[in-house]
Amino acid sequence: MVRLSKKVEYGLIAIRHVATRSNGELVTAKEIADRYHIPYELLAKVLQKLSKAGLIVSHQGVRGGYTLAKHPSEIRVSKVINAIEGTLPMIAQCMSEGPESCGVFSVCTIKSPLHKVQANIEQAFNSMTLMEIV
Amino acid sequence: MVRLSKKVEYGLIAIRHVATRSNGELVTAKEIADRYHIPYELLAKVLQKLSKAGLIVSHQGVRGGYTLAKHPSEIRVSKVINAIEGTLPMIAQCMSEGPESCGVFSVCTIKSPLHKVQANIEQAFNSMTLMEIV
DNA sequence: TCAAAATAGGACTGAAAGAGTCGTATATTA
DNA sequence: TAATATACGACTCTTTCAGTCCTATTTTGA
Repeated sequence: MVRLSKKVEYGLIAIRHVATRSNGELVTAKEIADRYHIPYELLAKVLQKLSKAGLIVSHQGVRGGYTLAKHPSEIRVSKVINAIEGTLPMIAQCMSEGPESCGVFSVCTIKSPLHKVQANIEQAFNSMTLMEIV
Repeated sequence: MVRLSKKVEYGLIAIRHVATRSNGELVTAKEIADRYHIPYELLAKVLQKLSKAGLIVSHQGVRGGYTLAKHPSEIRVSKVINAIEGTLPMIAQCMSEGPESCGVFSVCTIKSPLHKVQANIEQAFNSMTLMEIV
């Protein structure tokens, strides 16, 4: 519980790797998969999501690959996570899926403290950019 | 991903409830289960863990139940979580289960930023006591 | 022009974790 | 001694996660 998914880990490692080659050079999914011992197909999907989210740019075809779409300082970790998971990390179900999703919501007495922690975590992911990871 | 378990939610709600009756009055698992619509057996186990961890005191027998073991200001949320889960929330596997558990560890390039976030989360749970939840 | 190399993406499988249930034992009280 | 509580292991069911498979599409260069 309260663990980042492997996809997010792989995504962060991957986009960081792309960032290190930000001289315009293309990086392929295969290259990253080999280098970090990440299952290729899984990584490929993660990269596709990062691409669809506009964090990296994809180039199809024979000498294709990926490059960063923006400067590392403009890529927040929260955006990377959001791109991969479709949502930010939420420590309680009611936060991500709404009050109806939680059978306890109406009588729940710990909403406000949990929101505090939640804000704290979001802040951590939001304030961290690729810049400080590279 | 990055979600507290239902057990932890129930545990926090429950121990907070016990705290509100801290005039020495006993609170039963059944009472809490009814009041918050929590499955009784599940809640019972959670309370047992809190009891074993010394956060609440159990009284068996007919007019038994639970009371707080300490002053609310001395009960950190991190302790509650730890009692229930056996470990604090760790955002990466290598943190809770060691380097060998992660196939990527040796070449992982995001350890240090993740540790930063981890420290942040721990701080949040550590600095929050029952006092501010009641 | 066509084979090779790359991304795109849906469908599927297997394993692990999470949530909840069941059954039984033990302690305490009235 | 019956009723009411906690104690606790074993089990089931469901969902999520990680990973695989398969096929399509795009692009390059020989």
